[in-house]
Amino acid sequence: MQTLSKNQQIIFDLIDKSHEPMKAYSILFNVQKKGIKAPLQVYRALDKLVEIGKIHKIESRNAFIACQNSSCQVSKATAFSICEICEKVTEISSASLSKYLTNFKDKDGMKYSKYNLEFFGLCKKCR
Amino acid sequence: MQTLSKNQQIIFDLIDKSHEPMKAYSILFNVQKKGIKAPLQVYRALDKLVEIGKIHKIESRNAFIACQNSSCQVSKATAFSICEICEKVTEISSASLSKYLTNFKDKDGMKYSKYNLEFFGLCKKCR
DNA sequence: ATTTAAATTGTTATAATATAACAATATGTA
DNA sequence: TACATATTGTTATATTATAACAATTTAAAT
Repeated sequence: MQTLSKNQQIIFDLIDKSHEPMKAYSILFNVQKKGIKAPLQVYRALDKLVEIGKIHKIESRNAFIACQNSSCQVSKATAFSICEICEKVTEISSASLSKYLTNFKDKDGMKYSKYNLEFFGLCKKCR
Repeated sequence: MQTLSKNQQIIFDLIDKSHEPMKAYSILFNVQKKGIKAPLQVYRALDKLVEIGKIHKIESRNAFIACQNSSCQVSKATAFSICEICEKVTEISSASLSKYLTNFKDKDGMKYSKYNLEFFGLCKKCR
């Protein structure tokens, strides 16, 4: 359990409070009153937070959400569901899914050290 | 089997010949001699080619590769392996993987209409 | 063949996302 | 304390992607 630096903590708190993925420049806008003025300050904190698994990047959306899985120390096996209408994103924590993917070997018998999976569909509300 | 428009064909041919993912502005640079001068012309063709499944976007790399799976009409179930050193990308076509993911239901019993999976690791050469 | 709708193209401008390069300061550890 | 490492601050710039508008081509229906 790593202690976060000042900027990392500010940015993590913001993302963690949000219940939707946040984009970098929206984060920047929101933390300017706390003294974080430049994109690079945001991106550096984001990079670190992703690296230590406190947040995840939703690649198809260029946005970031807090890890919803308390046991997730490092982002090396991530899965999300994304609603194509309301853009709600949920982290999927399914033991069988992660087991299947972690053990997946391709034709050549290659195993992978990391994966990211994004499912798309309509959420309950939007169906 | 849809016929491609002029710009779509030019851009598809380029991507298809390339044996690595291509980025939009690199595509633009390469097709300027064929009269495609503006980013938007490239992005429009890319959008269409993705939509009809002739190419796929590698989300974590903001790059595009030709579909390597002849039966892939529409990009609704895609999986790739990505080498973190040489950046080689291979489309995975595993019947068991696609069956598993296509049938995957989350806790709430929700099924998804689409997914994209990216595996990361080291390819044969780089190991 | 002519009309009409839909798709595609061309063009300029600009928005959104992300990193380079450099200097200073803070933090952890031997 | 000294040293290495991580973090911060700052300006500038690179990269990725879309908005808005007008013209042209293509497909399909009459």
